[in-house]
Amino acid sequence: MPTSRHRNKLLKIYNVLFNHFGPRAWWPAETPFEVMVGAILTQNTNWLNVEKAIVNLKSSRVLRPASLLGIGNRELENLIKPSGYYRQKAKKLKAFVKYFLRDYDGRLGKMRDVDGNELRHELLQVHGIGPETADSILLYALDKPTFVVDAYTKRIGKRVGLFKFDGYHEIKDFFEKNIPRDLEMYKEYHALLVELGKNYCRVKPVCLKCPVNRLCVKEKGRRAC
DNA sequence: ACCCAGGTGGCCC
DNA sequence: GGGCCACATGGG
Repeated sequence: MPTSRHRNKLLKIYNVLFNHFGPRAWWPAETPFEVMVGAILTQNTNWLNVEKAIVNLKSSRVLRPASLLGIGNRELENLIKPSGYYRQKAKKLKAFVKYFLRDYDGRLGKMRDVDGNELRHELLQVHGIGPETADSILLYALDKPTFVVDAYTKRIGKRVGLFKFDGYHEIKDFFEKNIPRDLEMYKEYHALLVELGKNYCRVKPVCLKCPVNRLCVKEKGRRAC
């Protein structure tokens, strides 16, 4: 299938979503460090639960690298408990913060100076950081143009017939090859897909008023969503 | 009482 | 190198 066809469909979906939802102003956080923490806490977790955990971290005044490393595992676990998987995530946060302090002195600017591909490779070595978390941190905390793929991206992409494959990097490459390599567009596109997914494109396709409904593929004569 | 949510690491074969 | 499974809370 010619690339221009994919390109046109991707831009069409983007335009439909942007016109429907407007700019999303993502990632929802006050600081880049908060983005990093949120990216770990939101793994397979409802964002409302993550917000509760972040509120706890803020009111305890430990949402800083040195403090997160300084407090005990038990205390950290209790603070982030609402976000689920709290024992796992406490370990993951510590592992990330340890890396951030050791390699970059906990300085964002120092980290931003490094090449994006190199950073991505580093992040993937850190316990608890997989491809999506790495890309979220790169894109939304460090302003590195890398496309973030999540469960919504996969689900929506399949329903609208963009692709049939399921692998993270296949899908990431698909987007990156077919849309302009533009930081703001990458940020906006992922945010719009999440907005669509949260509101309409759920596991059970019952989204009659879905803004991309007319773009969805047909199955047995009906649209997939 | 289910089902779902902005994944990842550790097994097993 | 892919296919399971544990991890855990809160909302619909």
